[in-house]
Amino acid sequence: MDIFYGINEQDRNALLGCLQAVKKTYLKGEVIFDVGDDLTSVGYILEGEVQLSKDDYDGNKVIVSNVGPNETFGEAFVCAGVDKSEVSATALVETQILLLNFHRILSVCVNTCPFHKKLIENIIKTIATKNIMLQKRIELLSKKTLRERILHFLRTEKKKTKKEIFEIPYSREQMALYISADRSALSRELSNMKNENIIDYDKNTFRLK
Amino acid sequence: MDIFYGINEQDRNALLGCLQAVKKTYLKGEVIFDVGDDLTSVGYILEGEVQLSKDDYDGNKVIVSNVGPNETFGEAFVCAGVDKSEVSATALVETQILLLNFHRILSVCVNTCPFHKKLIENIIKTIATKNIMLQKRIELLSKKTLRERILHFLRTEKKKTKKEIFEIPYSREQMALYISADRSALSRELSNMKNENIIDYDKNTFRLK
DNA sequence: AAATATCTGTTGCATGTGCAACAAATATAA
DNA sequence: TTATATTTGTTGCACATGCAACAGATATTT
Repeated sequence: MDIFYGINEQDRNALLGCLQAVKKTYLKGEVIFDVGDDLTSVGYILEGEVQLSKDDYDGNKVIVSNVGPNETFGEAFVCAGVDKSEVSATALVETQILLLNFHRILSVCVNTCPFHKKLIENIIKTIATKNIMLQKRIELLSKKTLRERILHFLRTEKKKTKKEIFEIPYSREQMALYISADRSALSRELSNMKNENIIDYDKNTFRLK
Repeated sequence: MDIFYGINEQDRNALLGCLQAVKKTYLKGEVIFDVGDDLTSVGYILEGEVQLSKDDYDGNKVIVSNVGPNETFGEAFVCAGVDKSEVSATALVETQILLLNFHRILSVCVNTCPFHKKLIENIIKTIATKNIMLQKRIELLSKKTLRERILHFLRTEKKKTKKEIFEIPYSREQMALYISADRSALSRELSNMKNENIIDYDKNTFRLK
């Protein structure tokens, strides 16, 4: 969700001033901020893609999420009052972002004008929506068998498209990552399910029976 | 987190009026709202405990979370603009709640007075904090082996208490539920880890080595 | 078109873990 | 205390799935 949704050009420019927006460009692979960095600004992506990740205890990289144009990142930490980042943000391609001073919005300028109100509504909606998405992913990851995870995943994707035959916007590898399974195990189980006539698929087009 | 944190008695009463607060009491086991119910209000628990759950595709009950005094529930849906509940809320014990009309806060009375501002800050902080918690649980559930989940869980608990020897506020069954594992498998793996001298524990008191 | 890289499917193997059934330990009630 | 209920640990078994290694398919580059 776009935090500037429903705010016109003019109001938006006023807002950007108030938020002390700073435009920055990062090259592919460049680190925007790292774990432990001070975090007072929120990133708003104008162009490109950013990956949020962290290293776990054993040094393995854990991908938290990928974020694209018109989306924000880091807002959960800032809004929760966490001032050091617990993840790192890296540009996956050449990326333009705006750094926004969220504290200004949240604790200074609330009572000024209608588009401020709109912005706050949008921010709340953004975080709340993310909340629901996270909740759903937890539900999926709570399934104990790979097959259950796959079915849960496919049902959700089907619901999104509202079609009997639907496409999923993930490669096998991405899908495996999302449901936290081994890629080859995923391929195998999809095969099994096709043989057992539970699902049918070709490439990224699926059908549930 | 309490959405009324830092708001004094008097302001709070004014707010409750504005939020069209309605006090309700539910008996143990009583359903507060069900999946699919219209959702315009957010619950604020004065006393008791509420369980949020839903039934999955196969009819198994999935526990989303338990919520206690001074906490809210349903706010993510309302704030995200989802008007039908995707979970059901049940009183685990006799419970008193306030039903608050959140739409009033979010889209009507923003620009009035300082404690409104505070309330909104609190709401944002509440949702954002929940966000981070959910994110952490996903990280845990993304671990592929039970042992990794256990270690992740214990490290997190240790960090909370900041002690070498720490207690966890979960029964074995609750712990198993949280890390989405079989209870007996959890017991077994804890035993293994103790034998391998990776951890030590007695009841709910643990030590990592 | 040829060469190369990336993605996807297949298979053997080892083992981790859910499940069930029961025993032991602990907590609660009578 | 004794009786009962609840929680926790133990074990055998079956099997699901991670892992590794490879082959085939598809996409990209030269």
